[in-house]
Amino acid sequence: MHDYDPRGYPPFAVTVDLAVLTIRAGTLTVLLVTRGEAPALGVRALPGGFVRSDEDLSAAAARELSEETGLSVSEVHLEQLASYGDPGRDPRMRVVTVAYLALAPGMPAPRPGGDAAGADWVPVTETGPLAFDHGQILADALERARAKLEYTPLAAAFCPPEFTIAQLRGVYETVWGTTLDPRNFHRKVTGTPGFVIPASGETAGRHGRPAQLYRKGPAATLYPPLLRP
Amino acid sequence: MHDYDPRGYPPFAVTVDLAVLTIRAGTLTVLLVTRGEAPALGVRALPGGFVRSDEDLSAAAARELSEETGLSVSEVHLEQLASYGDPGRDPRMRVVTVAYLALAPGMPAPRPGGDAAGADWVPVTETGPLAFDHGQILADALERARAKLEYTPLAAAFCPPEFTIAQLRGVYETVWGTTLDPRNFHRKVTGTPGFVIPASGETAGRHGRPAQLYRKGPAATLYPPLLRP
DNA sequence: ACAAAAGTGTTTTCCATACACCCATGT
DNA sequence: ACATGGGTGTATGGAAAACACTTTTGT
Repeated sequence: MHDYDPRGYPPFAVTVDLAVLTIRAGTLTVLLVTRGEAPALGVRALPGGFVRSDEDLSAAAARELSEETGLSVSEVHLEQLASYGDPGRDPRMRVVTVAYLALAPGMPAPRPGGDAAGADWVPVTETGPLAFDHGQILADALERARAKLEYTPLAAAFCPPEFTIAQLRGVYETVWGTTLDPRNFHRKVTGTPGFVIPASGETAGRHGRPAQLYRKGPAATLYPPLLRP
Repeated sequence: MHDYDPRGYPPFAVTVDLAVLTIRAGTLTVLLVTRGEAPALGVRALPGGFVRSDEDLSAAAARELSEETGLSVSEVHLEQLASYGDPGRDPRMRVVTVAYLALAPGMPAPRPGGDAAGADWVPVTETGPLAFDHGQILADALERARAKLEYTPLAAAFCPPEFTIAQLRGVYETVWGTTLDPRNFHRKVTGTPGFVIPASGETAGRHGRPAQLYRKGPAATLYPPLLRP
């Protein structure tokens, strides 16, 4: 039947789960919490929680993100990833979760902040088994992030508002686990109209020649795409 | 809070909605039902229905697809699109819907089949306003389908098991609303390993020279992609 | 014979790759 | 002076766009 019947529908719990990725010390890391109760007590899981009865899915994701990291959506790229609703994914009840992917700039504070005790940044290669189906959600999130770097300016979401081309290149190299030719990357990125725009500002040399600072440009896609080698 | 509390969570109804696309007489069409009850009585909507308490989301989508069209998942490409959960999207209650995109080959039978009365194939340019947020869902489905033609062998999902290169090109031209160079398209498609494989079979000429028949190949992606002109 | 559609060959142009080279700063 | 990293110029190869041309059928 295609019509909604207001009576007698099966009740579900709906949650949002967040795969929050950031780069810390040249490593791609994900925000994980350690569960304080059964099931999977002591096992790590993605942060998340129930959708409230009066809020949109994206609002719930933004609220959870703020609670867990103290970051607002203006500072973080947040997009819906996919939904997961296997009947057995939570042994206690029927839960459908809407997973979101969040990309945050590397933060100077070493702690994830927020009110969630036991939250921590973990390299994506060292998470170990996760609770529920969160391992699958994280795998999907990583693949989404890696794929979108190819044809969108998403890498800038991992950088502070002003960044150098080398920093941006470092994002690609960290997320993809490859190396890229600095010269060609520079030309590709600066040569695509609207991808990055030069910041009025200066440079920030540490060892070699100072580098020009850039901001994220208005372009929504990168065409032709930048390929994973 | 990130932990699930088995007690006191807000109850939701969870539905699946289907954007079933096919090509009929050179026109991209979508399967729509006419609502037989309030709200939006008499307004067209995407087919869909409640997820049962013991089935996975993808199973619910496959079941609804079968009920509405008589097609099985082995004949149709079915993938999750996105979830929509605005608190006001259904005026009666809180409903979160998981939308699926289905691509079906053009079917000889002019009726959509199945047990849903009032279901019909409608050109995507002539749907008029749809119930709830189904207009947005359809727009997202179209964009997804158009984008995935570029870098996946998805166009074959609109074709019967054996097809000619010209038929496949017609899919691209219909979905994108453009024209493509037949010669270059032919070389691109046949020159990409695993994209299409020649069918043992013959040809099926109607007016001009008979064409070679092909089947969908094992390749999952098309690289480099085929670009929308 | 002619039209119509399938399929091939050729040229041009663009872009990614690779890498030589110059620039600007810290030590 | 020299090391280190930022940025530019240039040659090469491969693929896409454009289009002339041959092949094979129906009328």
